[in-house]
Amino acid sequence: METDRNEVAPLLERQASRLLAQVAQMVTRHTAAALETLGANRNEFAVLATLDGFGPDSQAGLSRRTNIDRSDMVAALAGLEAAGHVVRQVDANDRRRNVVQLTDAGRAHLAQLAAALDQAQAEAFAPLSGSELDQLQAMLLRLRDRHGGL
Amino acid sequence: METDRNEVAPLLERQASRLLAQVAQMVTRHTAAALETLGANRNEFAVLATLDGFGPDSQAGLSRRTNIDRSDMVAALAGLEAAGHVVRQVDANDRRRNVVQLTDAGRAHLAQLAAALDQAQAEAFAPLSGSELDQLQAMLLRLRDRHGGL
DNA sequence: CGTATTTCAGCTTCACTGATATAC
DNA sequence: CGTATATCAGTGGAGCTGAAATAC
Repeated sequence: METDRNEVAPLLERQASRLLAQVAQMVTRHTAAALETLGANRNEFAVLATLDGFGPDSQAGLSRRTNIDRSDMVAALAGLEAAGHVVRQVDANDRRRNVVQLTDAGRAHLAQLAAALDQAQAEAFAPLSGSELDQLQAMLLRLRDRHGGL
Repeated sequence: METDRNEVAPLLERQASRLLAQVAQMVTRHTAAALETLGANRNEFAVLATLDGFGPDSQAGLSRRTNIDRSDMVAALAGLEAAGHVVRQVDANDRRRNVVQLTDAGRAHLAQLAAALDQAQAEAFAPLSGSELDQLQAMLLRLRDRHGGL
């Protein structure tokens, strides 16, 4: 082993996009691991949180709100339903739709996941002070919203 | 279509990790597209920039410096060599190693890529002022370095 | 008819693992 | 012998596409 220092080439060091991707990967991994110990993944958490926040919805509606692809939503809901965390039933008013609903078990599960995520996130962002984290979040929100259409 | 608003469930809204991942994906996509118009990808740029910054190196050395997996390095270098941007030759002092070296064409290519990336990045981070971008970068660096071992 | 919903099958890219041959 | 290097084959997740069946 000869080269293992942390120096980065000048041209690379200037790439905020690369840095952003690296940090996002680290943080994502950390939070995904926390969810995985509870048998869940990020999509499932997003679905549960959205059902909790907005009430029952169709799969297509959930896809739009969570930005999860309709195709991946099928898989996420299959897992959640098998675990008894949600129930799906055909909408009587529009029989194309499945109305997805949180169960009590799902709500309890969500509480566990949220607690685990809060902790994992506190760890991941530990190097930042509270106000710095607020600043970071505000900047990220502006990047997401203003530049929403890529 | 019934649900298409941008509201996000409270539990999701608090997940800075999710926001970070979303923004990283957007920015990565934007910069990757810029590179792709020039026939390159992020790994290839990282390799060229590292060779430019540190001079010739073995594939394993490049892997360590760029954090690109040894396996993906093979593919990146194969592309770069086929394009004439780098040359590989067995190290006479240690015949396990390939010494990878930038060519003049590779250096010219790198200049083009860097210019394209700078522009793409300016667009991606346009909503932020210069000092805000500096703040963001500083925070990301701290997250990467202090929390380097996940 | 066109459109929306759900589902399935498959693709691409990315990060990574495992095994191999070779050389130190 | 153990370790490092380069290479290849393959895995697994994530994001996405296309087409089908069904219902509006």
